[in-house]
Amino acid sequence: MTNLPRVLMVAEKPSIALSIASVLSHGQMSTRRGSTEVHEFDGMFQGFKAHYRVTSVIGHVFSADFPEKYQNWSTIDPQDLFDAPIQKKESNPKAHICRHLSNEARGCSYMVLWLDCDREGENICFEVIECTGFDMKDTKRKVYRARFSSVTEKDISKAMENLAEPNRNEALAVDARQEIDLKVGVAFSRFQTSYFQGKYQKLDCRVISYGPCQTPTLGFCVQRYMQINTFKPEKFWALRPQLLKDGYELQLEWERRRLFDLEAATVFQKLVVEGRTAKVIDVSEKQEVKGRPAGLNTVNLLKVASSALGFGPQTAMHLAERLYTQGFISYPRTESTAYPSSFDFTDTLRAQVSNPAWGGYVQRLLSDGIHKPKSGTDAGDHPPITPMRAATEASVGGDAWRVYQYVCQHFIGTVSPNCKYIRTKVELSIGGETFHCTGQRVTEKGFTAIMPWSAVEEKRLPTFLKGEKIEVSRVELYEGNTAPPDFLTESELISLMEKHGIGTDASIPVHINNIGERNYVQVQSGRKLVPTALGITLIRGYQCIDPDLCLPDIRSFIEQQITLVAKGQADHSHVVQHVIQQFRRKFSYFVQQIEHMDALFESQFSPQADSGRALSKCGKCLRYMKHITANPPRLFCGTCEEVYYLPQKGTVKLYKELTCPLDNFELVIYSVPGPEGKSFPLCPYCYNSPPFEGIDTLFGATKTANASKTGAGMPCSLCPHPTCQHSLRNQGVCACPECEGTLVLDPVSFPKWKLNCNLCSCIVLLPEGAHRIATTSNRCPDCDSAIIEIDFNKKTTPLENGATLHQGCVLCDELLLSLVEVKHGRSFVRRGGRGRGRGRGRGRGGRRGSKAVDPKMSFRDF
DNA sequence: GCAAGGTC
Repeated sequence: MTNLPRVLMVAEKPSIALSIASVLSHGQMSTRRGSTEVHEFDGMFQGFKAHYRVTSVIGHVFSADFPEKYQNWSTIDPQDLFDAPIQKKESNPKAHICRHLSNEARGCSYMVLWLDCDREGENICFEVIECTGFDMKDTKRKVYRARFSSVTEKDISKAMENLAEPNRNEALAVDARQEIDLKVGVAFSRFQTSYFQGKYQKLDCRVISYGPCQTPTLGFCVQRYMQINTFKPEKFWALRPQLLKDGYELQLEWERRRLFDLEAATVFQKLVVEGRTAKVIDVSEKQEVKGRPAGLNTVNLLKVASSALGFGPQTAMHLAERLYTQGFISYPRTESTAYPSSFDFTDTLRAQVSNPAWGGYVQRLLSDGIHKPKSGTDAGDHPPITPMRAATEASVGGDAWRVYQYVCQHFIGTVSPNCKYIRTKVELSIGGETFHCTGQRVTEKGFTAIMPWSAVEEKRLPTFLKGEKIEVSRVELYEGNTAPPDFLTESELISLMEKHGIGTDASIPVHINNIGERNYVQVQSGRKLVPTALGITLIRGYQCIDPDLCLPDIRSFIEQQITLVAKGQADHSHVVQHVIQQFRRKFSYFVQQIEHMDALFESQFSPQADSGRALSKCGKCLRYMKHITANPPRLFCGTCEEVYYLPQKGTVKLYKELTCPLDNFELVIYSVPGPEGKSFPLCPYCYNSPPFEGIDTLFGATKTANASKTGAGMPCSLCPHPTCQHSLRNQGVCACPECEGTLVLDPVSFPKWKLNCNLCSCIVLLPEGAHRIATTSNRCPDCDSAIIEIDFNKKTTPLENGATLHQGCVLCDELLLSLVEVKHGRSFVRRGGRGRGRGRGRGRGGRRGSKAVDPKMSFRDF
């Protein structure tokens, strides 16, 4: 037993502990097993001889969780989770890391923290301090932080000479993130799961989770799905003249690329056909460079693994980790694409000389001299992913071999020459229109020799001379259709996640895996992510209630808030309280509005979901919507994933394929059957979202569909649209004798023509059997009612001499007044000066001030 | 049964 002062050093993972100990002991250390290995040696520490113990944790020692009593789903209201206390629990209790650290710290006078130099590492520093019983304030048992940018001898020695203190604020920022993610994720997940699970037969899932990373990740997939589903192809035309020259058959590209107007395209086609010869206007040659890649980081490895090797991110990481633990490649979790200045390229390359596939190339590279890699970005974590030693397919196994091969080829590519090629562009004029063709000739393959998939395509052209004329052999007018994008590929998703800061290099594969495992998306051929009905319904539900919930901004918002803590610009508990308060409000608004999401679930997962019949066309995607008659009756657009409620009780039919001028939705006729029944047209979209501000209060309607599933909406008989022939403005006839409403012509009441009040049950019967009754744009000079025109039946016309056509005011015209009959009304007399709902006293008032408060608390308003 | 972040 040594009497030297003891120094405990702790790294984030066993491999780093080993590297540090090897460097500092110059390989002269003893190693013993424990929860993690402990390396011991004697050396100098701050000018004194000391005994070192170097060990590690395995990532986070603790993770945040709720206390036991909050784990019960049936007794805890998810809302209460926002106010619940948070406990730190050991992440991996079986590993006994905390006990291990406590044991190893015994008798140590100093501790040096070698955790990764990022926020998470800073947080783990304090976890280690807690386990070891060291105290930051204790001046005798001091705690130091080593700051290193790579695990190289140079950086490790430099860090030892510049020991600092761990950064409490950065650690607190991570604590804040943990608490926010836990409370928000668990509250929403439990609520959604409890609400929907078991409610619908066709909904088969263990849990319906929500998370500020996984949900926006799913959102990206569904966004693309919706783009595809609502895509409207457009026809286009392109002129494609062909030339024959020196044995080459060339198709020329049109300067106008394509036109969406056939007539215009035909005009140009005629010009070009008549032009007959192509005149060379310009020939240009340009030396182009395709640059070698920067160092390989995790995200780029994952993208290539998915798009070129066919491995999902989770699998790719497993394979890379195995190669790493076996010593074939460097640490595979890194954001950096810049090599450290001390990186030994020659040594790394030499290890590849023996490779049968690229050994020769590497040998030549070494003798010709390697190229300085692109500068790339240094995230301060680990060096780019590189090969460490030679491997063979037999030594690592098929799948890992393919990953290893890529890592090697990419690495060799980064120190290879750029690819150079000459691009030739020939511009030609035919009949006044400009066309071109391009050729490419590679002069130096450079890195593309080792990365053949990024090779520049060779395209040979015959020699053209400026001013030269060539006969056009053929002019094709190509007809094409614009096409929707394809489903999101995993590789594209990774790019989007990286761009929006969703997840980290280590967690991106986990989130993608999650949305697959939970059955929100399926991976199809080509590693395309196709959302399932459940995934689509969830995202559409958030979009209907509170779109923030599935947008990537939700993550940026949390990141931005905790960064304030990390920088010491805001207090940890203040920030947590503030953010939790926003989410508390978002949560209660979500709970309150859940029936909007429920409507989508019902349309998708209830037994009735299959029974709906196509009724009318959606104005957005122009596809038929399903009419679901089960209560509450509604239309469901499966393309837009949107529900439109209909009035209850009555029947609904398509209204002659007429459409609403405001939104292009096909109108339907709603009818209450029976002798006292009535009918009126409605636009499914306007009915649910009245287009005119204040319309819901203007006509005394109590609720709109926005407020309730079954609420009264705005049919055409309440619509003030000035020119639509179905609106109140144009179908309204006169004031209702019974109420504040207006009598509106029932357009489908032939042969028992009638006027219906748009608010109460008052009905006025018009002359039965008339061929046609319609409103006119004229108004009665006495009472401002609409003049109506009646085309009587020849046999029953009350007009003299067998005349059939008559115009008049139902209130003032003697003949008409004698022919009409009021049902459900006291009398039918003129009431002073009121017309058909036009220019009434109550103007277009505001919305009762309801706009001032946004219960969802949009992040944009912070 | 629930999040996201480390790491094996």
